[in-house]
Amino acid sequence: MSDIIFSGLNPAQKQAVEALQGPVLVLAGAGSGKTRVLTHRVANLIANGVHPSEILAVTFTNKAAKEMQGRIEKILSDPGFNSLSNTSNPGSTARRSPLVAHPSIGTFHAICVRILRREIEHLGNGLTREFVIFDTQDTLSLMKVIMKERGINDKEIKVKAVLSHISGMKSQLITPEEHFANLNMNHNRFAQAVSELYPVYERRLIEHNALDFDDLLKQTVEVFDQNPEVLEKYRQRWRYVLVDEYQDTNFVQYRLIRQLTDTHHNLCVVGDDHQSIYAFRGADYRNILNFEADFPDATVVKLEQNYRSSGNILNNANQLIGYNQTGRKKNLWTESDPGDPIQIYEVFDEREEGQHIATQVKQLESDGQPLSQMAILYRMNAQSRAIEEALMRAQIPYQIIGGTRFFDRREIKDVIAYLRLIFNPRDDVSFLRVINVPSRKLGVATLEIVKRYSNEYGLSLFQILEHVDDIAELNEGKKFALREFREMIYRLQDYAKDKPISLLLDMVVEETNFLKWLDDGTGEGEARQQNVRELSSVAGRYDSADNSLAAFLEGVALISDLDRMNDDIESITLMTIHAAKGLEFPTVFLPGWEEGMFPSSSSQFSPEQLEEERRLAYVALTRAEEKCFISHARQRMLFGQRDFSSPSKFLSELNEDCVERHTAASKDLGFGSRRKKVNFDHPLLSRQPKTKNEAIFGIAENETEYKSGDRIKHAEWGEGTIIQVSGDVIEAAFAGMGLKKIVASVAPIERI
DNA sequence: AGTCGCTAGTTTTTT
DNA sequence: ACTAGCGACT
Repeated sequence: MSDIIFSGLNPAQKQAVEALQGPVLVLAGAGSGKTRVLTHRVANLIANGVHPSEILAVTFTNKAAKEMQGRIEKILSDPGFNSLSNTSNPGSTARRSPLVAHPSIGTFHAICVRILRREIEHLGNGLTREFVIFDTQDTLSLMKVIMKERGINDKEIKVKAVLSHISGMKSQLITPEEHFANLNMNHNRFAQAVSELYPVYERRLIEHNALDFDDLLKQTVEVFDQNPEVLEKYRQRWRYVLVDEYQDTNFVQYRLIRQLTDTHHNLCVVGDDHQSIYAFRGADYRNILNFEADFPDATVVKLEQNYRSSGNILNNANQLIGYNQTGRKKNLWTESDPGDPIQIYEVFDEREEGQHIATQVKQLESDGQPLSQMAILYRMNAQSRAIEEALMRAQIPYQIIGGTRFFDRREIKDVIAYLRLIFNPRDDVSFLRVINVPSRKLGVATLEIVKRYSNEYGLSLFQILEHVDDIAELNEGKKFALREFREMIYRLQDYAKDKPISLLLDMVVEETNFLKWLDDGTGEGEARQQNVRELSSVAGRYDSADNSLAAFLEGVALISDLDRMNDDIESITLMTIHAAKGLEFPTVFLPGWEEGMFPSSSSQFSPEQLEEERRLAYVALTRAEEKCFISHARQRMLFGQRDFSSPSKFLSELNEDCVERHTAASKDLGFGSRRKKVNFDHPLLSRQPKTKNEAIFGIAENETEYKSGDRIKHAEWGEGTIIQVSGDVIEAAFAGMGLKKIVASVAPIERI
């Protein structure tokens, strides 16, 4: 009768889905059907009479939350499931579709926001339910201001370092007082500064009615600690709790889960200590290793059958992770065929590596594999450049995840800052961001005066504008500009009361003349305008929400780049291995397996960090379903330095029977063999070699064989004539397109 | 107020 | 090598 819930599950998965009561630990190896277990378990809970609203499922990313939501809805809306839940739950009527009542599914942060919007005023510290969320940039500018006020030199004491230290403490629930008490005689200037800044920073956040990301979790735990009756309410509401990627939890997240489940113990955590790759941001995989100690009566289920990768790929991954001392031994196995061995290529340098990948991609594509089934996963974003150039040259469409995020772009943050100020006039950080954007001729001098009054009267900067006429130091021009700004914000606030967010956003853009301000005649300005328009369409998705302004701001604060990944476009995906966790691709390319690169040089002296790198390599390998190409270069340009590199130690930890090694390096490192012809007649090239390697190997960057008068063909613009060449930059005239500047080494051009 | 040039900092990143 | 961010200059 319970076909829909149990069909297609293996015995271990079935056990995890069936054990509904009490603590359950699911150790889920890579590709072992973890999400399947989670979703079917939720369905089984509901089938057994648990009301959807009594279930809480917590994830780390929006993407994971969304996926789980979608899959649960799919099961629950299945006709087979509905008849099932009606028979086993006689109280429900046929009309009560499970879609009406949702389980609570969300990221730690999103769940905490939801709790805090109702409960934060219990803290009685001045924070109201209209609080705003400060992202990394906001906290950065707040901390800069604080340090400046206190005369702490941000050259000597790095703002970012201070914040990351504070963040670490907050996620360990260490208060400023505790940190201060821990300062010992050996304290250095940095620790000293942190102990001075931490309490001020905390106070300032409250004054701004703002919470940073750590606060979302920390303040929730605090509300629960201080108000047992509030905690009790949530314990009774969420009688069943599930946590995904449990190995990635940090201390405050662990505390929160314990708080929520300590009376009923109906907690199911799913994770894989071998895939713990976020120690650097506070994740502690010991949380998953300690689960049985925390809950001695826990049911432990190991999911060891892998449904994702071919035998050879899995063998390599298993053998590699076996080199780690810590972690539970697991034995991932598969019924799949061995498939292709992992292909390991030695190449000359990063340029040739890119070329090599591009060639393989082309080959696979012509063999009929869509680009969307391939991914290139690297250790760090800086590696993408050489690969991008090669892909561009080969005219292979690609999509990059990571780098500068859409919502971190300046123009996007500016527009959002307006919305935040409209929503919360106490938000000084947003005020300062927009007060002179677009320019209102309000400079530092004017703002200093406003700030002084703000400090003196304990009012926010915007509130001071209400009394702008009483400020004697301001001349009529400045008063006028400030009044205009104030009235505009008032108008927009009025507008926000009954208009959906997308209209409000359009109004902001119009009132501020924002698009005009962005138009600087360059392509970059155009791109910025386009970004603002895209934001408007993103906003449209929140229009139907209850309080669409609040919903939008919250969504924007908690959104990430991964959420914008587009599966529809036929293109190959480039991203870091970290970003690829949880994803899978039929074909995976893994460039840069060299000592110092992967494993990263920072793990050189730390066995713990080396193990984390190895787990990362494990994650990388287990993303691949059928084909896996690893490459390592003999020399690589990194941080402006060309260095020799040796193959990653991870390459020697693979299973020799399941790999094939190739040397693709077209050139040897021998002197002379790589000497390239450089045209020293050209005024720009007739100069001394700049780098040692250039001198030794004759490697000249920006080397181009194009000269003015040459005819070229551009993939997009058609045929054209080169007008001018400066280094790698070519200026060419294209029929009907006019003059275009292109970068020879990168652009999709060929000589005709 | 906006542009120009110098400097520092570049693992990984969610929220 | 590259870039973002800041201080100095025009």
